[in-house]
Amino acid sequence: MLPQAHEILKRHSLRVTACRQKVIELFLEKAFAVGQPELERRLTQFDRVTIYRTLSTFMEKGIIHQVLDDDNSMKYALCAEECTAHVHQDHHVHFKCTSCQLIQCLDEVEIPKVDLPQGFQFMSADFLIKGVCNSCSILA
Amino acid sequence: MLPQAHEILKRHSLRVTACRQKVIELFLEKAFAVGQPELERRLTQFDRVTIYRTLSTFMEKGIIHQVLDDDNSMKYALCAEECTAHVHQDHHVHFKCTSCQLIQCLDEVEIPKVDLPQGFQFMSADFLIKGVCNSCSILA
DNA sequence: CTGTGTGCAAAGGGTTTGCAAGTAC
DNA sequence: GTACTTGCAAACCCTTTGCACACAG
Repeated sequence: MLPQAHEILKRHSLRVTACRQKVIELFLEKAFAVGQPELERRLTQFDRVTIYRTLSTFMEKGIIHQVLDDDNSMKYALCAEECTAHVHQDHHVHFKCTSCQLIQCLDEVEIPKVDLPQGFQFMSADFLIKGVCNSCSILA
Repeated sequence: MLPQAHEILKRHSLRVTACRQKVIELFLEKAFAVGQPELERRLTQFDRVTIYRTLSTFMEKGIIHQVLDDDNSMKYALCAEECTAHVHQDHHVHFKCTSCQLIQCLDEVEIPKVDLPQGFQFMSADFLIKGVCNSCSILA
């Protein structure tokens, strides 16, 4: 068990349970966005519903953020430290590789500002770029 | 029946059927992205499966394009004229209003270019901006 | 007439809810 | 001990597939 998982739960005033620790550990290991189905496949010792509720709790607490996928499935990734409950600061671009299908956060690429038409108020944005990732373009 | 629906089907070498015409008409009337569930509610005379297949056909032909929604549902909107099969040119931003929940295409707002890290190749992008739309900000 | 489109039935997958038993603190 | 978590069962919704019938051209 990584000590980090325990610490993250404590920091967000959450009870330390086996499922929550394992889910966080899996997010820490994987650099890519993960959906519930994959978590369920990897963490067979926990009930499907428990994983859904764990993700839901983590969203509320600002431990993870949503990653839009264009295949109509919801994925999640760990938030940067400064995310707090209900105020997600994931102002970065997400990249989906059309070769390996993996989605990763490009933390260093900020979502650019755009000029909206008169009367539109900006609140937040999801930016999903599709293409070939660095690993796959080397292999090609 | 709007003459435009018939024309659009002909232009894409598709047979003119009642369902296809009605679906296109509904897209023409609505300025917002629509999903299968709403189409099914509005077009009760057609089978659910037929609507799914109609959307699928229209996607292939480039009549409509996908609009990502952050509630994990897939929506669609009419393509601009220059869309052709498999080469969607919807290089515009989508806007989801957090008040009325409607998603619209901001055709005049182009998706900005971003600098990707070394080794990443850009192909396409989905940009969903959330905020308050012009109609709702007037009412507020 | 012929190939395409539709309706129906059924199945598959993701997600949510209610409730009772279990557990962190 | 108490409030929070979990597991199980079931339900719900969206989407896809197979097959026979209907229809556009």
